[in-house]
Amino acid sequence: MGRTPCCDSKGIKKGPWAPEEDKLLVDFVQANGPGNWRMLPKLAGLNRCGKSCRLRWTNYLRPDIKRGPFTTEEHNSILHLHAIVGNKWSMIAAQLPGRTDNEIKNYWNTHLKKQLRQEALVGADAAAAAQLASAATASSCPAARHMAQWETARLEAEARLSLLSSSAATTVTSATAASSSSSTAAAEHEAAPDIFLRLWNSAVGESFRCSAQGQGAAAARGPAAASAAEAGAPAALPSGGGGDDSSAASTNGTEAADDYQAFLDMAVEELALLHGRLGVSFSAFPPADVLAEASCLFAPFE
DNA sequence: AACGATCTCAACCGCAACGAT
DNA sequence: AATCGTTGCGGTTGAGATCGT
Repeated sequence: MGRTPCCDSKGIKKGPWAPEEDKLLVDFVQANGPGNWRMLPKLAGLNRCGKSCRLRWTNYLRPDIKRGPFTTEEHNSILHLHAIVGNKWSMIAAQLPGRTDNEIKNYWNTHLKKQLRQEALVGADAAAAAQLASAATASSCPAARHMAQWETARLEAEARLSLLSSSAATTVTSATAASSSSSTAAAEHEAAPDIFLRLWNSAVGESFRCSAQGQGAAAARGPAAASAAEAGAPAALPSGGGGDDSSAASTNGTEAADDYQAFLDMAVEELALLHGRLGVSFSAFPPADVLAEASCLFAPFE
C-alpha cells in the first residue's frame, strides 16, 4: 500500500525483448555479475525496468538454463515435489537443475494440471466437483465461489495423491515379486510420495483424526473432507492453489493450523527417516533440510 | 485456404520478505 | 522500532503458435 513502483512506467519499454536488448543485458551481467537490478538498466544502457531485466536474465538468458521439453524424470519429480510442497515453484525448481520456477509453473499449469484434472474427473469426485462448480457459477456470493475454488483445488490434490498412491502400490507389488534387494530399494523410492496416505491410514493418522474430530475441526472442513477421509485420503492436506489462500484459511482457524502442522511434522519426520534409510542418490527428492523447510511452508494459517 | 478455438510460454503485476538505515 | 529500498515469489495475462473444422 502506497509503495513506490519498482520503476517509472513513463518511457520504460515493456513486452518482448529484442535480440539487441538481450545482448546488452548478457554482456553487462557477464562483465559485472548479477546484482543491483534497479541500477542495472541505466548502467547497461537498457530502457527497461530492473525487475524486467532480472526476470529476463533468470528465466531466459542465464547460461545454465536447460531448454527443451521436460524429461520423464523431471515430469515425475515435479509431480512428487508438488505433492509435498504445493505451489512452491522456486523450491521445486531448486531440485531441478537448469529449470526455472517460471518454466515449471507454466509446465504445471498447462500440462500437468490439465492431465490431473482429467484423471480426477474420471473418478467418483467428478460429480461433487461439478456440483460445486455449477453451484458457484449460479451463486453470486463471492464466498461460495471461493469455497468452490478451495474445494476444487483440494480435490485435485487428492486425485494426485491417489494417482501417486496407486502407481507406488503397483511398483511395490512388482518389486516384491522380483524379491531382489535393489528393486526393493527402488520400490521404496517410488513409494515415497505415498507417505502422506500411509501416515494418514496408520495409527498415527487415526489418532490424529480422532483428535481433529474431537475439536470439531473435521466438521469445519465440510462433508467433502469427511468423505475423503473415509476414502483414505488426507482431507486436511493442504492443496497447491487453495492452500495459498489466506482468506479461505482464516475460516478454519488456528485449530486446523495446529492439525496441519502436527500431521505434517509427522510426515516430514518419516520422510526424513526414509531419506536417510535408503542412503541412495535421490535426485528426484528434496533433501532432509528442504523437507523440514517444507513443513514450515505448509502452515497456511499463520 | 480461411477462420475460429485452443494452447503455450514469455513477460508483467502485486505482494511479502528481507536487509539497511 | 520504524521506515525505506530491493529482491524474490506466485498468480495472471496476452501475443503468437498450433490445431480443428
